Amino acid sequence: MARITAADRRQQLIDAAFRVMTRDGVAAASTRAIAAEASAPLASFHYVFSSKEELLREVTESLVEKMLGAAMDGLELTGDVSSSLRHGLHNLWEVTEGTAAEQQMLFELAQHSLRTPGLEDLARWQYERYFGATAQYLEAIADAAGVQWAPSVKVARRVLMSFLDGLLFGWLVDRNSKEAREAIDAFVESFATLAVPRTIVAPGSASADQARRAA
Amino acid sequence: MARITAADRRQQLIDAAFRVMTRDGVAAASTRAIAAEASAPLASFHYVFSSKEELLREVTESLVEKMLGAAMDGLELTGDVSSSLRHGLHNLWEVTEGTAAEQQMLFELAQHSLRTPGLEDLARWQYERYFGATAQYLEAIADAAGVQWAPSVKVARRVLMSFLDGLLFGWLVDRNSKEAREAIDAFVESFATLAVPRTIVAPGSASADQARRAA
DNA sequence: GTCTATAAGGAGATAGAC
DNA sequence: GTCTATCTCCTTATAGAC
Repeated sequence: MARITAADRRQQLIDAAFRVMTRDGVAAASTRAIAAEASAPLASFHYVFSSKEELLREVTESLVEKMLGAAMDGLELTGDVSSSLRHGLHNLWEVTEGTAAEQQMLFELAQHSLRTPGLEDLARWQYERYFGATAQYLEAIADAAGVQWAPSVKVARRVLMSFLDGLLFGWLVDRNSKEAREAIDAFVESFATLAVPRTIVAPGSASADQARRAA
Repeated sequence: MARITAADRRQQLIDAAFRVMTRDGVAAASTRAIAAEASAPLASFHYVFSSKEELLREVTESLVEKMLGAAMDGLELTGDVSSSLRHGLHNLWEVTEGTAAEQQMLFELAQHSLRTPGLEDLARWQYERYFGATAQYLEAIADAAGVQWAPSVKVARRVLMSFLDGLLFGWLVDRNSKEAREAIDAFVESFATLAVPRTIVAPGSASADQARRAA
């Protein structure tokens, strides 16, 4: 009889968990439901995972990295801040609407992590990855256009990330795609005013320190 | 023996549900946990509520209205769009950080409603209330300053609501209050550029229609 | 009219048969 | 090395004793 290896079983269960969570939600993804989805006996779950928490960590980490990869893909740069942002965010929004189930799952995973003792760091890691990727994107735009972000990249990325995350959550509720797209255009127009000409600062000065911290 | 009336029992259970959900999360608020918190026998739950869904609707509706009332309270208007927004949003943020548990509970309620068959309309109602209140606020600012929102109040309120909702979710994860406040300042500065001079339009013209729709 | 006791089923985790 | 069968505890809901 062709037995399955532990590594293969592990991957089967991760894939099954992913399907159950996108289809029925994170709360519905019991070890039983996951094992059934994978056509695996229930005991095989605890044979390859020490606990459900271990599976949640793997699923979260791989989905976050996958979505960040997909999101960063369509972000082309032109010399102009406004048009870079506009094209980049509309591209991102296409990906987002096309992966609605995964997006909802990511929200649920973050919320679940926040409430589960021992899992709080996972939600924090997830959002640090988001914030890091957003900062990277804004830096790239600023470099291409020869500008800098006011008052700092740190603050600008929080403004952008907050808008996008909130836009997504609101859209998951009301699915108003038209208004979401119009909101992106209006946001880009106003947000671009935070891109200001680069100031040349003397090394070691207070504003040089500030510029370094901001980067 | 002084027996309790059904109406009193109902209110006791609602209050208890509120305490359990703010303390332990919506997912932890089982009928047992709620009844225990209210020091009531478990069966009294289904004596006054036909189902758990009925309780969730009551809890959600009363909390949304309560938070909207608290949020709208500190929103003073000056003649200037930027300073009105800045003071208003910082005031709102004070309330928000001071009611973190309730805010997290509202996210959880919305997410739970979205995933629960028969409860989807509750999440939609919740966000319609948010969007309605935000539009009202933006209208009041525009009236006080004698300006209008571009491209429309509908779109501007979605930009503002998205930013605030996303800022809140991000803060619930990383609790970075300093960055959140700085993000509000940066956002206000850029968002205020969507307030433009009012155009006087001939009644019945295409742009008059547009202005009416926008209102 | 109120609540004890129980039904009916789902959860995570594991002992021990094979 | 794999999985059947079970343990313990949890859930919503209700029958029926008082």
